[in-house]
Amino acid sequence: MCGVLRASDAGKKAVLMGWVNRRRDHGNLLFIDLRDRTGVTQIVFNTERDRTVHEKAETLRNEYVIAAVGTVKLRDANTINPNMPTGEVELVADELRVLNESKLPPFLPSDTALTNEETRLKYRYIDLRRDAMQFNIETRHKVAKAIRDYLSSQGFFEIETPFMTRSTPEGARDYLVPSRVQPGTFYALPQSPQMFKQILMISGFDRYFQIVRCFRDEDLRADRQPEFTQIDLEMTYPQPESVWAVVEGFLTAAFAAAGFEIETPFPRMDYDEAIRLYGIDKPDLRLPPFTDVRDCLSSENLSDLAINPNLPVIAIRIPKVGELSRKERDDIKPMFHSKGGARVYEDFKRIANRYAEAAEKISKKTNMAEGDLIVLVAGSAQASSGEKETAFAPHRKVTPQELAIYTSAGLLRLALAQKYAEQHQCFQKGDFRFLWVTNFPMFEWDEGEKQWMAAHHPFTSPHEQDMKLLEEGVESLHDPLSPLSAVRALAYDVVLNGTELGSGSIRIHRQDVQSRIFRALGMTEEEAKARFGFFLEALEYGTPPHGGIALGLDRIVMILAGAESLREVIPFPKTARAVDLMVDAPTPVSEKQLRELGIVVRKPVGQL
RNA sequence: GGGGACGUAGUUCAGUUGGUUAGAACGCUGCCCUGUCACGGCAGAGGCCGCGGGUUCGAGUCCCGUCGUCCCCGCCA
Repeated sequence: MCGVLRASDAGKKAVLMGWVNRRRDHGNLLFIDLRDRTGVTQIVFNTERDRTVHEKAETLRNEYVIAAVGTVKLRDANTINPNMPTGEVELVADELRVLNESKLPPFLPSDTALTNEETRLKYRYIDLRRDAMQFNIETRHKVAKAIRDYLSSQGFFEIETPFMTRSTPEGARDYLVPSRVQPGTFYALPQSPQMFKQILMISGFDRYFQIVRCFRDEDLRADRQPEFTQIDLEMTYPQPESVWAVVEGFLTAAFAAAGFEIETPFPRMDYDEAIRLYGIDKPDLRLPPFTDVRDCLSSENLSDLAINPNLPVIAIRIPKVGELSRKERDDIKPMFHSKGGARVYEDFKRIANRYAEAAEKISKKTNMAEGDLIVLVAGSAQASSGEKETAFAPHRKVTPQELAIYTSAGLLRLALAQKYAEQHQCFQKGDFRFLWVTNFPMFEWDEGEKQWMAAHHPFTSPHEQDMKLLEEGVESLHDPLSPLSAVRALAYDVVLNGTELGSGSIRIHRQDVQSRIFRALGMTEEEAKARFGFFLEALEYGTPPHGGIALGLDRIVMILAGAESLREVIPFPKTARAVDLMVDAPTPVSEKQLRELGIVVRKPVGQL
């Protein structure tokens, strides 16, 4: 193939097939760079050698598909190209066959400037010919294979579960598939094979995995596609630690397959600690954590700055940003999205001028060095009255008011980190900071619904020690002070450089506990039966303790490939409006198809 | 659902305060060239300035709407 010939092949006959990557015409001497998946080799056509073949070669254009037969020749010392692996040799052509011509493509795979994404996606087959895309897709293959091999070696079976399954309208929206045989009914594409894999544990398969497509009908992001691939696994009789060991094992194999060595075991951090130190449940450990500098400010300072003294005062430190201009400092403000009365103090210099003593303490406590950027985030004194926050959720370590401050600061920290990535140099390729985030809360307060909701999913087992709180809380679903707030889940996330790679838990294996959770979530027994009856029934037939996890394959490959978007590692992705620009999907369907399915499409309002 | 950025030649971009015939590079076409490798030289073709409306003597430029792509918030059990 085009990338394999070396000096040791000199003198051999060879046939190369591929695409014309570049043509350099010197009159009687013509060079063609021929490209395939493996690389590029230079082919030489010379009138001295064969006039007719050279003549034919002159008709070649970019992206023509050709076969060239010739002799591998060692290049003269002065014509060696050290920039390419095949640069010591070239193929001297004796024969040329044009296997196919090509229209002039809208862009060339060999172009140095990257074409806009719309055009790339429309002509994805051309885009995928580019080196970078070939590399990404190859990495994806290698990673998936390494994971399959590793899990197989650990006694896991890869077992398929249905794509056409039952809608369980909770959490993300389902993609629906209408049934023709049973008009008016719908299958749903799985958001995850969650219940199937648990039933496989009940079925005696002990260790299951699947590299499986999942579907969620929600708005897209750079790291979120409506269909995505998960490394899904489940095992019986696990401690969280045994699941983590499996994950660390296959990630080590996967990263090795991509040429990176990683350290295990990964560090672990409580959810509460993650919030307090990073303001987010998926901390990026490559940058310094927050410092609470409340005690560095005197009570006069606090009231002077209109800061709520009962809430943390967060110092965000971004290293090595250097002196900021007035304009750059002003630009920080719009990057701040305030939650729950949080305020930003972006001008640390001004604080230093006015409160020298406090600033001294702050820079000491944050380990501030020359050129580091310090931004403060604190609660606004006016915004909260103070009584509510002390009364709220006595069990919880982090109150909602504190959470608002931490979260606002966490978002700002990330925005600043991204903006000043050039300066702080903390985002270097190959720096992988993994983390297990553990002890998530079992329930989250939904302000809209005024009730507690499952934070992970309703099959997650609560902590053994928190069962009592759960029992006490069952009847106080709508009370923000419910003991439910303090129930911890046996759930864990694996995080890499601020990206959530995967999420898992030890599951509930007892039917009575499962029913109690459904009840705690406000589901009546009938509702639970109607939705999950088959599952509750299965739980009653000797269900072993079990647990597992699912990791996003796309995200892993994205990070390994150093890509900014999932679209770079998915061969045929969707745009932000969930459209496939190449095949132009989705589309309306014919009246006949709809009739067969018993479906009437209502025109959107204002479009008749 | 909300906020922001962008849309000019096949591609990447420039286009001044609203003022003559909208430019460059790469790519493309033709000719020349025997050691290039992002080859080089000469000549040439190529534009609904996303689309629709408005302001104006005059709009790529200002205003309104609309479509598309990207990013973020909400959402993602």
